[in-house]
Amino acid sequence: MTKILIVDDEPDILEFLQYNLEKDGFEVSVAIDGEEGLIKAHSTVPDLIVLDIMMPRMDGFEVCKELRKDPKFDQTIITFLTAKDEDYSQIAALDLGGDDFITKPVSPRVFTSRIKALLRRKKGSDSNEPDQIIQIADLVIDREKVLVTRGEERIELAKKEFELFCLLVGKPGKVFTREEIFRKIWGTDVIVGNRTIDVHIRKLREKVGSDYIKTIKGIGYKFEF
Amino acid sequence: MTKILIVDDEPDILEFLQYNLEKDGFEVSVAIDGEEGLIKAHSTVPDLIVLDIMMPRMDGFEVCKELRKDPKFDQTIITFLTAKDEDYSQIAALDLGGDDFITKPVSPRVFTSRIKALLRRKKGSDSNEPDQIIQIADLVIDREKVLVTRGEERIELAKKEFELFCLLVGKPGKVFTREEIFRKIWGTDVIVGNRTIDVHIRKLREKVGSDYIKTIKGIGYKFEF
DNA sequence: TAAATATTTAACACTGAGTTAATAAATTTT
DNA sequence: AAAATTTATTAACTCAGTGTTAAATATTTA
Repeated sequence: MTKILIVDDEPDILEFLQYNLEKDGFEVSVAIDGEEGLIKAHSTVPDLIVLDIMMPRMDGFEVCKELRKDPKFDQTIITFLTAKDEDYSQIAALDLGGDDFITKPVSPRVFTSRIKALLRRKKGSDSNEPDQIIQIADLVIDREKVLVTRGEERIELAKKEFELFCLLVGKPGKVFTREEIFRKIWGTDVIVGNRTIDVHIRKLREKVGSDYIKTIKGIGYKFEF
Repeated sequence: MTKILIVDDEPDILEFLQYNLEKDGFEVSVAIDGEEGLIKAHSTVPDLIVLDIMMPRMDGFEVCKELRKDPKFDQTIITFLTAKDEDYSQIAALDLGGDDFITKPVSPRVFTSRIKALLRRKKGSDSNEPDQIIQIADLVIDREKVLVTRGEERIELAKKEFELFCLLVGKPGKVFTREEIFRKIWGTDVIVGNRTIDVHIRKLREKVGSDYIKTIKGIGYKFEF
């Protein structure tokens, strides 16, 4: 049974979302503010948490930051709910460990379909799908064999290098912020210096060729071909 | 469900407008003066607020100014309602963060069609697309890829340029004052010289073409096509 | 255990995005 | 039409953000 926790200070929205998700067979719990949200999160350990950003006392960002400190929630998807349309504060939100951003107002259909998409994404990421081989540009990336091949040439990457490369290749074109990369490769509890990514990026470029990984200054890196 | 708040000190008008909007399926709340308007705005967070200008105690302009301080209402459309002979400059209203100006007396047909037009404009701007792609004119703006494309041509924008462009494109036609732009791109704590925006606008025009961004002298800039 | 390899740190070089400042041009006000 | 105000343009400057390298740790392998 997939458990979902919704945290929002507006009872109407809470009820609305709860109703729609339960209709689709999810086990839904709700909280009316950030603090209650944290408590319920710890007691139920949901698969997915919907967090309103604007809330009294403790806003969604803070709740997210707290949750991300606890490895118990490493596998928990967090999505923000907001009435705002800010471009780069979205990146700030993703930096904090959010997985998605849903803008209010949202129709029940769109809402539940996004929730399901997120859950699918997660399931896909930690199960043994046969889809372990990615072919992109002139590269073949085999996750199972932990091997990158270009034509006949085998490119041997170290573990961290490979993880980093897979992350970038996983969404070609998408810009990953440094924070995002740290979170997804190193996790939330490990802290490493801020030149570490550069060094790995450099080695990757050295090994796979310098044309694939592009720097977006002030934002992050992306894979492109 | 689209929520609309009407604030006007004349009960007749209130009832008249409420009746007509509810007939068209909107969720309407009303307030008899500015202060009540603010309170109801905070409790319901409407999608659109109709504000009469001439009101006792707190006029429409003041209400608008208050609302615009709160990011909660960034996505809320505000339209002013004014008698034909009141000579308030529309510019002042738009400067305060208003989106439109409706002159009394107005026929129900015209009124609801204006409201619907405003809501359409908004819906286009904050799409809930999972991939954050905006298509406008001959441009494609991909927030995730931090990339603007015109036809086959890729237009590479720097971070600030991209943010600024996204802001303007987010509400096509809306005039953003310099203050507004500073607030939303630089934030309230950073202080930069007052020619900085011009330079960024110039670079944007250089890169995306000079026809899209229009200067409204004495007010600000807008995206148009 | 030592050797080999992977990862991180630290120190410094470099680049260009972002800003400023100065001047020109456009527009509005007087 | 002159003065004042606002915006455009240009070029120079600065420093935050990256790149690079080598040396120090950590981890794996022999």
